[in-house]
Amino acid sequence: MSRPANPVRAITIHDVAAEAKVSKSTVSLVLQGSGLIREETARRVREAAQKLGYVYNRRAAELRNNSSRTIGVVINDLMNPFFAEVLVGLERKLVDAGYIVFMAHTSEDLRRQEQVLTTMREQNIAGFAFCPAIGTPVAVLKTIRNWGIPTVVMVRPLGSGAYDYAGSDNTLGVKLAMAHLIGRGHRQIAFLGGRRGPVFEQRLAGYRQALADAHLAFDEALVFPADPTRQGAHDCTLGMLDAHPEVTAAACYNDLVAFGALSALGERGLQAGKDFALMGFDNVLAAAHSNPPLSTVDIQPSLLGEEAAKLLLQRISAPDSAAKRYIAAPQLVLRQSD
Amino acid sequence: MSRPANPVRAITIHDVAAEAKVSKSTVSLVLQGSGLIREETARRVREAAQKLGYVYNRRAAELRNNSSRTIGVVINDLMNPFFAEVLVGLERKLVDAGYIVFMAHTSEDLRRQEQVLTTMREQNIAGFAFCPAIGTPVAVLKTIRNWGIPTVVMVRPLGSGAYDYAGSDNTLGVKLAMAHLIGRGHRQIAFLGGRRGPVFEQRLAGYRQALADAHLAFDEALVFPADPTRQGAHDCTLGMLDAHPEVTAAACYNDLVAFGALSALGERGLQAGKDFALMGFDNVLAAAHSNPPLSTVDIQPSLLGEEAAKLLLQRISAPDSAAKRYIAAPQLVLRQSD
DNA sequence: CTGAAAGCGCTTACAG
DNA sequence: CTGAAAGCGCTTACAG
Repeated sequence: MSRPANPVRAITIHDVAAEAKVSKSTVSLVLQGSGLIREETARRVREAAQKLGYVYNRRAAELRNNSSRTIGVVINDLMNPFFAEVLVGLERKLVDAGYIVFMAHTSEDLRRQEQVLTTMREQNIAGFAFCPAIGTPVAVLKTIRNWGIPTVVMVRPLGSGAYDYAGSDNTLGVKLAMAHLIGRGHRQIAFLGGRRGPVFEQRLAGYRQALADAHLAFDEALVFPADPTRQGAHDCTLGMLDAHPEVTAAACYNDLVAFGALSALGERGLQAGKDFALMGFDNVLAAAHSNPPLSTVDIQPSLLGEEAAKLLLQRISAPDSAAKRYIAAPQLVLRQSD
Repeated sequence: MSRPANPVRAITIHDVAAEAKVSKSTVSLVLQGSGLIREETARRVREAAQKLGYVYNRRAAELRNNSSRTIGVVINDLMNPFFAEVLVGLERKLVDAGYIVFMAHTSEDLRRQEQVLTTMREQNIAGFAFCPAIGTPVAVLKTIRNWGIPTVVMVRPLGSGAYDYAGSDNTLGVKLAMAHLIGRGHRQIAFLGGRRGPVFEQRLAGYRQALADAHLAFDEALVFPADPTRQGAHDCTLGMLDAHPEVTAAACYNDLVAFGALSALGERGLQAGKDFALMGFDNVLAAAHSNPPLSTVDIQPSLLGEEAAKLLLQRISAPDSAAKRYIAAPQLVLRQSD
């Protein structure tokens, strides 16, 4: 009745075949639901499989078929809820499509990233969903493509070539946030947090454009790069408050930065939305329930993940089609921090 | 020079062997770094592999060896940063040990959980790191064990049998938090948020014990179960504030709940740490930079993930050893919300 | 030091 | 409708 706790060798179709007194081929066929097998035989096979506790060995089948239903996803910063949400959307879509995901976390470590990319490749994955670590050389994209593995790049662009990409309109997003702040009468507005890189540059461009549109001068001293973590943003906000008391508002690199700023403000007895205006970016779940709730730029993180999955799935089924991109259209969501 | 973008059929050791004018066996040996092969031959083989763009097919090797270096991890609520942190610690340890992880997210959906468990099993994983969805029948643990797959259960206990488990001392943790609150003079203390289940009961027990220790009466009306999300906690806190103005403090089911409560408090113009005392549970990264920073019970989430990995790794290398558990010792960390 | 052969668990033409 | 055979990409005794 009960299976042995740790079978020395797995039950295979061979065993099932013997039990059901048919050939391996027949077993394989009924397992695949082929209509070729007479129902009575099929039943016998299924019963035998059941009885023996047979487990289908998909890896063996995939080897034989030269196929693969696994996707490698590499993420660099799961501690940022934005990426966690992207991952959730991505994973859901992928398993709904019958795939299973290898997940690796790089912590922005290029060495580790290279290692996991290689390992996944050796595992014969059907595709990559790749969110490159900061500082990833553009060349790795070419390398991956030479491997012949369908790939969608997420969030952070990687060079200017044609490749499937799911991201957001960063420039427009920050521009929207800035226009709102300017419209509210703010004139001394900081750009807070974030590490230099393609996304940073895009968002900073939005900051500059909004300033220019309003005929306001751009002041380099008002951009404060920092580790895109709560701690980094917290410290950096404190520094800004001290050095630039004239600043009354900030567009943040992302929500995480805004959360750090929120805590720094609180520490100084300042209330966001009253004493200082703050705009985030991403619209992470937590933004709706920070204290106060964060006004931000919504790019629908988990939808972004789903769209990335779609792009990848399309690429897999049509390897030679033209590169596509999904660019989330940013949407202002005004809560109480602005 | 450059590889074809999408090779019809992968290069195999057979091709490498032909190129290097040796046998497949020799190629296999040098790939494994066997000292059996003369250095000059080995070099020739490596060059041939390099030249042809050969990729080792680990799945084929593992099939042949009847081995596996992949671990299945199933997580149910990545939107809760606690689980994201556990996952990060777990994954890191596992890849450091030479494994690669299949990750599946269930969103507390039992059907999906069953599905991913089965899929992973068919992928021939070496072990499971399993955080059961709420409502998981105890029987699935037995099922998994009958499959003969080493498994560590994380965070949520699953029945009373002997199994490897990584979790925290929930009762003691809440007891600590409550003792602190009581020590500060609070007498009407709520237990806020969380869905009924084993973890909930353990934490609630801590709440009751602390009350009893201080000769305070337990009042069922002061426990407020709710969805363990910011939104759920937010709404529930509002309701509590209205219905029980006499309450001056709350021990929260976890940090996420505390964050929701923080935002509800803010909405009512109340300041945590001054007008109301709040204690969280978990000590998620975000707790250090909420507004105000959250006082909480530290159970070191990412360490918990690492310890779960260790337990699993030990189980894999010693399948018949006695069941072990890692129970994180809770530590009070006092910031400003209490 | 290297090669020929068998086999991991499966699938897929091809016969019959 | 079912079986025998070859083969997916690898490894591992076993010869020599």
